[in-house]
Amino acid sequence: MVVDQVPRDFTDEEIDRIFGALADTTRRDILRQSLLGEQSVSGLARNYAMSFAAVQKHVAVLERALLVTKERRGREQIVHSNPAVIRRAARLLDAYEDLWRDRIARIGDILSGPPPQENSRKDVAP
Amino acid sequence: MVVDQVPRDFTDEEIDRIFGALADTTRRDILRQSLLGEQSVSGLARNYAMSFAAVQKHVAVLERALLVTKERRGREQIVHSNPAVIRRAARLLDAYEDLWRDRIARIGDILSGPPPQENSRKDVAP
DNA sequence: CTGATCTACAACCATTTGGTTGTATGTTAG
DNA sequence: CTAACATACAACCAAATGGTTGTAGATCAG
Repeated sequence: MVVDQVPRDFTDEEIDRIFGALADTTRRDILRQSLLGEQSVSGLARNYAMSFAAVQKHVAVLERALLVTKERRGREQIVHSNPAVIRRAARLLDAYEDLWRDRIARIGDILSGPPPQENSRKDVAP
Repeated sequence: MVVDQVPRDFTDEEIDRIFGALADTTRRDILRQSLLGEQSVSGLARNYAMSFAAVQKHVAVLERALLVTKERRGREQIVHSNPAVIRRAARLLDAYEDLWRDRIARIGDILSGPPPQENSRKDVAP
């Protein structure tokens, strides 16, 4: 059962953890693997030239960032991706880009002169 | 003049640096500030409860991640944002999400039975 | 039951990170 | 010219990161 997939807005600390988790090539690859299909931690670990414990730690970082969840199945721990969080991170970056776009649009307005439909004079007779 | 805005594909190290730079609340705010309007490093620094040198370091991290550039103007160093890199990071996350979407679409295909237009038998007479 | 497998976690280590202070250098204002 | 300002950079420190090995507990196969 999937609970709490995209609940509230992220806190600054959560965004820190999300981008921090994405700032490592191995972790991005683990995320990619888990998006392509659920796998056990040991199954994932076999793909990388590092110890099982190291991969385990990387999965834990992704988990604290809410990018993946783990579900125990017998003696294995299955890693599920959480694409909703990835999507929200992408939208967050879009929002940053929009800030810039809006600024450029405003500059464009200034350069092309005040639009005639706007009346900002204070001394207009009623 | 703006050069090399969105040249080649990013290397893994560059993507590490981009997400790493975004993984800090102060740096995201500096980025936001510079998207809203160019500012000097010292102008930016006045917004934060830390030393000028600390802010200088944060700007340097954003710069190594290609998210901002600096341009010297007199005795000041003006920080320009590079929205193209932000945009490419967002598209990168979209691509991860697409991996998942494609997988889900394939699972849907399996559940609804093989589509009749696909012929995968090996023993078809010519 | 026994042995192999999967996971968890602790302890340790080297490097990086995020902050500080201090010093030096260039630039502008007056 | 001189003083104030903006920057650069080095040295230092504590904490986090990314890796290792080792130990121990569950669970499954035979």
